[in-house]
Amino acid sequence: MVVCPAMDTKKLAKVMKALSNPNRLELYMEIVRSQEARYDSAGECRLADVIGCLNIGAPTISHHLKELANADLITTERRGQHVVARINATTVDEVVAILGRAGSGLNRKRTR
Amino acid sequence: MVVCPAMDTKKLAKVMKALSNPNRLELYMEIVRSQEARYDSAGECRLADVIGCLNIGAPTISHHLKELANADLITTERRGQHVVARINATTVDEVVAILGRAGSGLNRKRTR
DNA sequence: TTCATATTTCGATATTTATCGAAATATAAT
DNA sequence: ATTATATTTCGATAAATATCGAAATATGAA
Repeated sequence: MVVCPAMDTKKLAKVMKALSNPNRLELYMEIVRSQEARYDSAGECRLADVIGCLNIGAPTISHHLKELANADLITTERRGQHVVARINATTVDEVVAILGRAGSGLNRKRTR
Repeated sequence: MVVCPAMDTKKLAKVMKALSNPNRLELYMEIVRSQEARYDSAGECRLADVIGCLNIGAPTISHHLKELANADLITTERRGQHVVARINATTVDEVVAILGRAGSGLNRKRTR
Protein backbone atom coordinates (compact mmCIF):
# COMPACT_ATOMS: atom_id res chain seq x y z
CA MET A 1 0.00 0.00 0.00
CA VAL A 2 1.25 3.45 -0.87
CA VAL A 3 1.68 5.49 2.26
CA CYS A 4 1.62 9.26 2.38
CA PRO A 5 2.59 10.53 -1.08
CA ALA A 6 4.25 13.47 0.70
CA MET A 7 3.79 16.44 -1.56
CA ASP A 8 6.02 19.13 -0.16
CA THR A 9 4.93 22.67 0.57
CA LYS A 10 6.67 24.14 -2.45
CA LYS A 11 4.85 21.78 -4.76
CA LEU A 12 1.55 22.33 -3.05
CA ALA A 13 1.96 26.09 -3.34
CA LYS A 14 2.61 25.64 -7.04
CA VAL A 15 -0.63 23.72 -7.46
CA MET A 16 -2.51 26.38 -5.54
CA LYS A 17 -1.02 29.12 -7.64
CA ALA A 18 -2.07 27.31 -10.77
CA LEU A 19 -5.64 27.43 -9.51
CA SER A 20 -5.48 30.95 -8.14
CA ASN A 21 -6.31 32.82 -11.32
CA PRO A 22 -10.08 33.00 -11.92
CA ASN A 23 -9.83 32.36 -15.63
CA ARG A 24 -7.38 29.53 -15.19
CA LEU A 25 -9.54 28.00 -12.49
CA GLU A 26 -12.55 28.29 -14.76
CA LEU A 27 -10.55 26.56 -17.47
CA TYR A 28 -9.64 23.80 -15.07
CA MET A 29 -13.27 23.35 -14.03
CA GLU A 30 -14.22 23.18 -17.67
CA ILE A 31 -11.78 20.31 -18.13
CA VAL A 32 -13.27 18.59 -15.10
CA ARG A 33 -16.75 19.02 -16.54
CA SER A 34 -15.81 17.74 -19.98
CA GLN A 35 -14.36 14.70 -18.29
CA GLU A 36 -17.45 14.08 -16.18
CA ALA A 37 -19.61 14.13 -19.30
CA ARG A 38 -17.50 11.60 -21.11
CA TYR A 39 -20.30 10.44 -23.37
CA ASP A 40 -20.65 13.65 -25.37
CA SER A 41 -17.11 15.00 -25.32
CA ALA A 42 -15.12 11.78 -25.22
CA GLY A 43 -13.40 13.29 -22.18
CA GLU A 44 -11.60 15.68 -24.42
CA CYS A 45 -11.27 19.37 -23.83
CA ARG A 46 -10.19 21.45 -26.78
CA LEU A 47 -8.89 24.98 -26.57
CA ALA A 48 -11.17 26.02 -29.39
CA ASP A 49 -14.23 24.87 -27.46
CA VAL A 50 -13.27 26.64 -24.30
CA ILE A 51 -12.67 29.97 -26.00
CA GLY A 52 -16.43 30.31 -26.16
CA CYS A 53 -17.11 30.29 -22.42
CA LEU A 54 -14.02 32.15 -21.27
CA ASN A 55 -13.56 35.61 -22.66
CA ILE A 56 -9.83 35.56 -23.05
CA GLY A 57 -7.79 34.98 -26.19
CA ALA A 58 -6.27 31.76 -27.46
CA PRO A 59 -2.70 32.72 -26.56
CA THR A 60 -3.73 33.26 -22.96
CA ILE A 61 -5.57 29.96 -22.80
CA SER A 62 -2.57 28.19 -24.24
CA HIS A 63 -0.46 29.81 -21.55
CA HIS A 64 -2.88 28.78 -18.82
CA LEU A 65 -2.97 25.20 -20.07
CA LYS A 66 0.78 25.08 -19.80
CA GLU A 67 0.65 26.33 -16.22
CA LEU A 68 -1.91 23.71 -15.24
CA ALA A 69 0.21 21.02 -16.84
CA ASN A 70 3.32 22.37 -15.19
CA ALA A 71 1.65 21.97 -11.82
CA ASP A 72 0.75 18.40 -12.76
CA LEU A 73 -2.94 19.21 -12.52
CA ILE A 74 -3.58 18.10 -16.07
CA THR A 75 -1.90 16.33 -18.93
CA THR A 76 -2.15 17.47 -22.49
CA GLU A 77 -1.77 15.55 -25.68
CA ARG A 78 -2.04 16.56 -29.28
CA ARG A 79 -4.79 14.67 -31.03
CA GLY A 80 -4.84 15.67 -34.64
CA GLN A 81 -5.62 19.33 -35.01
CA HIS A 82 -6.58 19.68 -31.40
CA VAL A 83 -4.94 19.52 -28.05
CA VAL A 84 -6.72 17.39 -25.53
CA ALA A 85 -6.51 18.03 -21.81
CA ARG A 86 -7.18 15.54 -19.08
CA ILE A 87 -7.30 15.85 -15.30
CA ASN A 88 -4.48 14.25 -13.34
CA ALA A 89 -6.45 12.70 -10.51
CA THR A 90 -3.33 11.77 -8.56
CA THR A 91 -2.37 15.37 -7.92
CA VAL A 92 -5.89 16.28 -6.93
CA ASP A 93 -6.01 13.36 -4.52
CA GLU A 94 -2.79 14.46 -2.87
CA VAL A 95 -3.97 18.04 -2.47
CA VAL A 96 -7.31 16.95 -1.06
CA ALA A 97 -5.57 14.61 1.37
CA ILE A 98 -3.39 17.41 2.71
CA LEU A 99 -6.07 20.08 2.84
CA GLY A 100 -8.55 17.66 4.35
CA ARG A 101 -6.51 17.47 7.54
CA ALA A 102 -7.62 21.00 8.33
CA GLY A 103 -11.29 20.34 7.68
CA SER A 104 -14.02 19.18 9.97
CA GLY A 105 -13.52 15.54 9.17
CA LEU A 106 -16.66 15.28 7.06
CA ASN A 107 -14.55 14.90 3.96
CA ARG A 108 -12.04 12.57 5.54
CA LYS A 109 -10.87 9.67 3.42
CA ARG A 110 -12.43 6.30 3.93
CA THR A 111 -10.08 4.07 5.88
CA ARG A 112 -11.55 0.77 4.97
CA MET B 1 -29.93 19.14 5.26
CA VAL B 2 -27.70 21.74 3.72
CA VAL B 3 -27.24 21.06 0.06
CA CYS B 4 -24.26 22.21 -1.96
CA PRO B 5 -22.81 25.27 -0.22
CA ALA B 6 -22.00 26.57 -3.69
CA MET B 7 -18.77 28.47 -3.36
CA ASP B 8 -18.43 30.34 -6.62
CA THR B 9 -15.33 30.31 -8.79
CA LYS B 10 -14.28 33.80 -7.79
CA LYS B 11 -14.31 32.88 -4.16
CA LEU B 12 -12.54 29.60 -4.74
CA ALA B 13 -9.83 31.38 -6.71
CA LYS B 14 -9.39 33.76 -3.81
CA VAL B 15 -8.86 30.87 -1.42
CA MET B 16 -6.37 29.29 -3.78
CA LYS B 17 -4.49 32.52 -4.15
CA ALA B 18 -4.29 32.83 -0.39
CA LEU B 19 -2.55 29.46 -0.31
CA SER B 20 -0.39 30.04 -3.37
CA ASN B 21 2.49 31.80 -1.68
CA PRO B 22 4.96 29.33 -0.15
CA ASN B 23 5.48 31.34 3.02
CA ARG B 24 1.80 31.99 3.47
CA LEU B 25 1.02 28.33 2.91
CA GLU B 26 3.66 27.40 5.44
CA LEU B 27 2.06 29.81 7.87
CA TYR B 28 -1.30 28.24 7.24
CA MET B 29 0.09 24.76 7.83
CA GLU B 30 1.63 25.99 11.04
CA ILE B 31 -1.79 27.12 12.20
CA VAL B 32 -3.20 23.73 11.29
CA ARG B 33 -0.44 22.02 13.24
CA SER B 34 -0.89 24.19 16.31
CA GLN B 35 -4.54 23.32 16.25
CA GLU B 36 -3.90 19.58 15.93
CA ALA B 37 -1.65 19.70 18.99
CA ARG B 38 -4.25 21.42 21.12
CA TYR B 39 -2.78 20.17 24.39
CA ASP B 40 0.48 22.11 24.27
CA SER B 41 -0.53 25.23 22.39
CA ALA B 42 -4.15 25.58 23.46
CA GLY B 43 -4.92 25.71 19.76
CA GLU B 44 -3.46 29.15 19.59
CA CYS B 45 -1.04 30.36 16.96
CA ARG B 46 0.85 33.50 17.77
CA LEU B 47 2.73 35.56 15.26
CA ALA B 48 5.72 35.77 17.59
CA ASP B 49 5.98 31.98 17.68
CA VAL B 50 5.78 31.56 13.97
CA ILE B 51 8.51 34.09 13.24
CA GLY B 52 10.94 31.42 14.37
CA CYS B 53 10.14 28.82 11.71
CA LEU B 54 9.47 31.18 8.82
CA ASN B 55 12.27 33.48 7.82
CA ILE B 56 10.24 36.51 6.97
CA GLY B 57 9.62 39.59 9.08
CA ALA B 58 6.71 40.35 11.37
CA PRO B 59 5.14 42.89 9.02
CA THR B 60 4.98 40.32 6.27
CA ILE B 61 3.48 37.70 8.55
CA SER B 62 0.87 40.18 9.69
CA HIS B 63 0.07 40.85 6.06
CA HIS B 64 -0.21 37.15 5.27
CA LEU B 65 -2.49 36.54 8.25
CA LYS B 66 -4.79 39.20 6.93
CA GLU B 67 -4.90 37.56 3.52
CA LEU B 68 -5.73 34.18 4.98
CA ALA B 69 -8.48 35.75 7.07
CA ASN B 70 -9.74 37.67 4.06
CA ALA B 71 -10.14 34.40 2.21
CA ASP B 72 -12.05 33.00 5.19
CA LEU B 73 -9.42 30.36 5.70
CA ILE B 74 -8.78 31.44 9.27
CA THR B 75 -10.20 33.68 11.91
CA THR B 76 -8.07 35.87 14.12
CA GLU B 77 -8.77 37.25 17.53
CA ARG B 78 -6.74 39.39 19.83
CA ARG B 79 -6.07 37.63 23.08
CA GLY B 80 -4.18 39.95 25.32
CA GLN B 81 -0.83 40.80 23.84
CA HIS B 82 -1.12 38.18 21.17
CA VAL B 83 -3.22 37.53 18.15
CA VAL B 84 -4.61 34.06 17.95
CA ALA B 85 -5.39 32.38 14.65
CA ARG B 86 -7.77 29.50 14.13
CA ILE B 87 -8.62 27.43 11.07
CA ASN B 88 -12.07 27.95 9.56
CA ALA B 89 -13.02 24.35 8.84
CA THR B 90 -16.10 25.34 6.87
CA THR B 91 -14.11 26.95 4.09
CA VAL B 92 -11.72 24.03 3.93
CA ASP B 93 -14.64 21.60 3.70
CA GLU B 94 -16.13 23.52 0.81
CA VAL B 95 -12.86 23.64 -1.09
CA VAL B 96 -12.23 19.96 -0.55
CA ALA B 97 -15.77 19.14 -1.69
CA ILE B 98 -15.29 21.02 -4.94
CA LEU B 99 -11.77 19.82 -5.67
CA GLY B 100 -12.68 16.28 -4.73
CA ARG B 101 -14.96 16.02 -7.73
CA ALA B 102 -11.90 15.95 -9.92
CA GLY B 103 -10.12 13.29 -7.92
CA SER B 104 -10.15 9.55 -8.22
CA GLY B 105 -12.94 9.08 -5.74
CA LEU B 106 -10.68 7.78 -2.99
CA ASN B 107 -11.19 10.97 -1.05
CA ARG B 108 -14.89 11.17 -1.75
CA LYS B 109 -17.10 12.20 1.13
CA ARG B 110 -18.87 9.52 3.08
CA THR B 111 -22.52 9.41 2.10
CA ARG B 112 -23.82 7.66 5.13
C1' DT C 1 3.99 56.67 33.92
C1' DT C 2 7.57 54.29 31.78
C1' DC C 3 9.27 50.14 29.75
C1' DA C 4 9.12 45.88 27.11
C1' DT C 5 6.92 43.01 23.93
C1' DA C 6 3.64 42.04 20.15
C1' DT C 7 1.43 43.48 16.21
C1' DT C 8 0.04 46.72 12.58
C1' DT C 9 0.43 50.51 9.34
C1' DC C 10 2.96 53.04 5.90
C1' DG C 11 5.68 53.83 1.91
C1' DA C 12 8.81 51.96 -1.23
C1' DT C 13 10.71 48.53 -4.41
C1' DA C 14 11.65 44.56 -7.16
C1' DT C 15 9.50 40.69 -9.14
C1' DT C 16 5.86 38.17 -11.05
C1' DT C 17 2.08 37.55 -13.96
C1' DA C 18 -2.18 38.03 -16.87
C1' DT C 19 -3.17 39.58 -20.99
C1' DC C 20 -2.76 41.22 -25.64
C1' DG C 21 -1.79 41.36 -30.86
C1' DA C 22 1.13 39.73 -34.38
C1' DA C 23 3.53 36.32 -36.30
C1' DA C 24 4.93 31.46 -36.48
C1' DT C 25 3.91 26.59 -36.64
C1' DA C 26 1.09 22.38 -37.06
C1' DT C 27 -2.47 19.68 -39.07
C1' DA C 28 -6.13 18.46 -42.09
C1' DA C 29 -8.97 19.38 -46.19
C1' DT C 30 -9.49 20.80 -50.97
C1' DA D 1 0.31 23.34 -53.20
C1' DT D 2 -2.94 26.26 -51.28
C1' DT D 3 -6.26 27.19 -47.85
C1' DA D 4 -8.49 26.93 -43.44
C1' DT D 5 -8.40 25.95 -38.67
C1' DA D 6 -6.04 25.20 -34.22
C1' DT D 7 -2.44 26.14 -31.28
C1' DT D 8 1.97 28.18 -29.83
C1' DT D 9 5.69 31.52 -29.53
C1' DC D 10 7.26 36.20 -29.07
C1' DG D 11 7.59 40.75 -27.26
C1' DA D 12 5.38 44.19 -24.79
C1' DT D 13 2.70 46.29 -21.02
C1' DA D 14 -0.09 47.17 -17.10
C1' DA D 15 -1.33 45.46 -12.76
C1' DA D 16 -0.65 42.74 -8.65
C1' DT D 17 2.12 41.23 -4.89
C1' DA D 18 5.83 39.77 -1.57
C1' DT D 19 8.85 41.78 1.07
C1' DC D 20 11.34 45.20 3.64
C1' DG D 21 12.56 48.84 7.30
C1' DA D 22 10.77 52.47 10.00
C1' DA D 23 7.38 54.23 12.58
C1' DA D 24 2.94 53.78 14.95
C1' DT D 25 -0.14 51.42 18.06
C1' DA D 26 -1.71 48.08 21.59
C1' DT D 27 -1.17 45.59 25.73
C1' DG D 28 0.66 44.06 30.02
C1' DA D 29 4.33 44.61 33.63
C1' DA D 30 7.22 47.24 36.81
